[in-house]
Amino acid sequence: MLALIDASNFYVSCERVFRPSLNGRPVISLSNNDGCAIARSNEAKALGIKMGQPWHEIRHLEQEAGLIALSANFPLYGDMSDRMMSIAAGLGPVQEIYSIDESFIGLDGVRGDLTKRSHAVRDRINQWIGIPCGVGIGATKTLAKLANHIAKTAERKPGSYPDNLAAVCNLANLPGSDMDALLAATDVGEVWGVGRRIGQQLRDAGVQTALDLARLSPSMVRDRWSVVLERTVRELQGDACICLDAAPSPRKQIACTRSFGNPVTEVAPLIEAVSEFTSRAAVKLRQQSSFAGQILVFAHTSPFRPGPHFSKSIVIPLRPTSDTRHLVQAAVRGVTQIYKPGFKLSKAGVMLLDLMSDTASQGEFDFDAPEARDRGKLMSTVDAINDRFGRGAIHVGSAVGTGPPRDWSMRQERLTPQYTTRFSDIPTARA
DNA sequence: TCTGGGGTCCTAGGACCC
DNA sequence: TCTGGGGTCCTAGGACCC
Repeated sequence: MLALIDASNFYVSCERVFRPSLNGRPVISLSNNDGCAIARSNEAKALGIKMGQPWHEIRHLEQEAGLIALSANFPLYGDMSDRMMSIAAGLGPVQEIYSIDESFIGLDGVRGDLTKRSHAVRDRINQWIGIPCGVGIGATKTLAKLANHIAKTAERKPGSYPDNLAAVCNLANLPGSDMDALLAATDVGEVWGVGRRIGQQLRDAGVQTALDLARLSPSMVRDRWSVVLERTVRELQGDACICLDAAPSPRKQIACTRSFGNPVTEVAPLIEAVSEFTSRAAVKLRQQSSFAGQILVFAHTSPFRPGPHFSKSIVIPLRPTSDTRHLVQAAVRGVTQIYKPGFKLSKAGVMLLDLMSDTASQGEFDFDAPEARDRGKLMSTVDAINDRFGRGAIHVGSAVGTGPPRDWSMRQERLTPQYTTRFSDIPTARA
């Protein structure tokens, strides 16, 4: 048995903790560059704002409907997530943190009434952190996900599901006929693992609801669709195919990519940007104690704009390393090779590939072993200094251009303070 | 004028080998 | 004039997730 604890409208809920005046109003969180909506309050959803909808399409709602849009404040969200996760962990013996706002909890061995217990944990997160959550319980991850969807929808839209399932929905408690009714009331597209494409294909085949999907034969689904969808069907039938993973393995690739605040046309600012992206990716690489065997660099023009399009990428093989200087060198070489003048580049990025453990990666006899050890020390010292004094306190030279100030930096015109992670931003309480 | 970022897994097809 | 069968590995692209 598994629970899924998932925050409601997480980013918006984080903002509301520190600005209660946002409660009851339509609020959205905007992606990097203030490009599109990535979180919506219930009131914003009621206005018809879609996930991922471009800001310029909904901007008029500021005036017309009192919509409030905020730039994504990831340091705040990350910190609030940590706090929420540590309380959620109290629901059961095993926790898998699945994303910034949701975790699966293994419930094997937990005694007593799981529904009551879930309510208690949910109330505690609400009281201690101020973030509203929903809890779904089921025999498999897919069922727990579905239960969570029901819990949150029942709360947001009274009448859509039985009222007593609002906030916490425990499918394990239900007789089969009730379970069927819930699945029948759920669109097939809401099932975890069914996206836009597969959802449409299923509907075309007459599979409209989660119940329809659950009643398909797994082998038929594998033949006609894929093993991936077959697993989903089995999971809906209560057959656990996706196990709980309490200790996630290290990443297989690490990326840092950004859309530019203003288009880039020259090679100098492009080198500057790519150097910075590489430095950031390298920090993540060292955090998981890995080396990269390849680095990919890309740049492209906006796919949404008319005019001449450019899109190129290049993979540079590396002697496995996590040294920022080597990675940046390779990235700069790559981007210089693919750059062509005459285009308004909208985005660039790097990806570290072919990752391996930094302890078991000697591909050749290493005559420079002592030098390599010093390199490791240098990098960990740089990381420690940047950790203490702020990102960029020490950086590679090519990440600071000699030209005009970086106008490729992303726009964040509506950024809220880092209430919980920066001393100067801590709110003051007044009597 | 304006459209995010970071991941995972699966599959088909080509290259290559014996 | 005749031209197999089976396996592995890699890559690009598609689909999904949050």
